[in-house]
Amino acid sequence: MKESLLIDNLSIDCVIFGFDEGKLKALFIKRNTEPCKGMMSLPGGFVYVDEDLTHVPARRLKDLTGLKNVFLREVGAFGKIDRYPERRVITIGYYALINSSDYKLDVGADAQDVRWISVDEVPELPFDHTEIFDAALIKLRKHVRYEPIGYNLLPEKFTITQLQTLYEAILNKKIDNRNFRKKLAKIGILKDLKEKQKNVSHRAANLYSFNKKKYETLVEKGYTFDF
Amino acid sequence: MKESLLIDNLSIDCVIFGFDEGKLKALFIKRNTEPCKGMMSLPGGFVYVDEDLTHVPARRLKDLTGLKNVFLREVGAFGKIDRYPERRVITIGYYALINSSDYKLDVGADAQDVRWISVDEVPELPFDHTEIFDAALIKLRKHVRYEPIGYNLLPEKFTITQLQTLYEAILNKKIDNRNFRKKLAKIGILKDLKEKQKNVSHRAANLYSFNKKKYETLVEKGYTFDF
DNA sequence: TCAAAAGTGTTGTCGCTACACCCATGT
DNA sequence: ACATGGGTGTAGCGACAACACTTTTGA
Repeated sequence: MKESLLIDNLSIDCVIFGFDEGKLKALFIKRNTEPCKGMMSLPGGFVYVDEDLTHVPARRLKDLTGLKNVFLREVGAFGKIDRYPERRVITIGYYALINSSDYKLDVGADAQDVRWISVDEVPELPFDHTEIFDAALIKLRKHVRYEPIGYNLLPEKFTITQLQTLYEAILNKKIDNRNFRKKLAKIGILKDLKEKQKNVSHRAANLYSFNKKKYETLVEKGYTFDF
Repeated sequence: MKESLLIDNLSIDCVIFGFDEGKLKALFIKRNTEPCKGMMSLPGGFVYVDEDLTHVPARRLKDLTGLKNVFLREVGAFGKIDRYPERRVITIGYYALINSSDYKLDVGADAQDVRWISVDEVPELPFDHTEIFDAALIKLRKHVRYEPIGYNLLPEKFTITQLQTLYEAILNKKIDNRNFRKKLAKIGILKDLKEKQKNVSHRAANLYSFNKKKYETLVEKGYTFDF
């Protein structure tokens, strides 16, 4: 990115979801500048004049986690007059889904400044970040019903149980295991890798990967994925 | 609105849908300033520094049609670098649903500058307005499946046939009349006004109004309205 | 009495829900 | 052999799709 001007009244904020220890979590960073220095907040950033808007969250994700080609969705625009204390700033909210095993937090210098927090333990946030976060979570819950995007939160190879636990965490309810498997089998978006887990102290589960082609066909047809 | 500064790099654009002559239409205005003077375009506007973002489309709607409390939904942010030719402007797209019998176009001086155009006859548009328009139509089609928002396009009192024609126009397909009525009866979002049409040269249809309470309950439950 | 739109029921199919037990593996 | 999670089938019910004729009204 070459040196260029930031547009100072337009920012983005990003809710980065991850799935770890059977829980849906989001990534927060501790603000190291005023205003609200010291509070945990959503990672955000400003737009360069010569940068596409959609590039901004992608760039921030890369800076923060090193990840590229992250799944990103727009949450919406947030533009109340006083949402930012110092001047008028309108922000576009996004959410990202990342596989948190691709991004284990550094235990180095900055470790205490970046944290995964379970979505039901999110602390008070600065500005309107609580509103943005809530909107993101609502959108995510809505979107997983209509598109099987959840796999973005899992490693390349995963088990059906992992996928189910994920859906249970997102939707915050128990799902019947047999029905879950049946439905997956019917829609056929999983590729059986004919591989098993290793080194687990119980029956080894089959591993699957995600079939994007099939997924796209289904989304076009307006399929719904209710569990 | 008192005199105050416009934020010159942030605008809104609005796709205003109406339903007339059995067709889904959108409102376009002829640009009377450069750039792209003379082309039909989406009505848009800039944000005042002391004005909430969501107020902008509402204000524009009011200016343009005289209507207040219009149903508005955000379509998304559009922020390609060169989307606007003269300087960097990021725009937030909205769509509005209005009852076009509340707003019959003036046949006065400005008449040729504002036009309802059927959604499948939309001409070439300036900037990225085609992209915004397409996104709005896609969102509308998606939204009517999950929320019975269509009634916003109809007068206060309407017949089931009108509602059906509307859905057919939005979804662009024929719907079975008996199944449509059955489904409506089951979900119970219509209030039977025990009134009939007048002065029609055929059997007078029953009039209904919309039951918002019920609607809200249903939306919370995540009901889907497939036809 | 004709034209034009309103309104009404039934049947078959498909998909969802609910529900309990055996299997494979490591310790 | 036991503990742990993996993986499987069926029956009943409710929702949806397909389908054609009678009713009301004004002209």
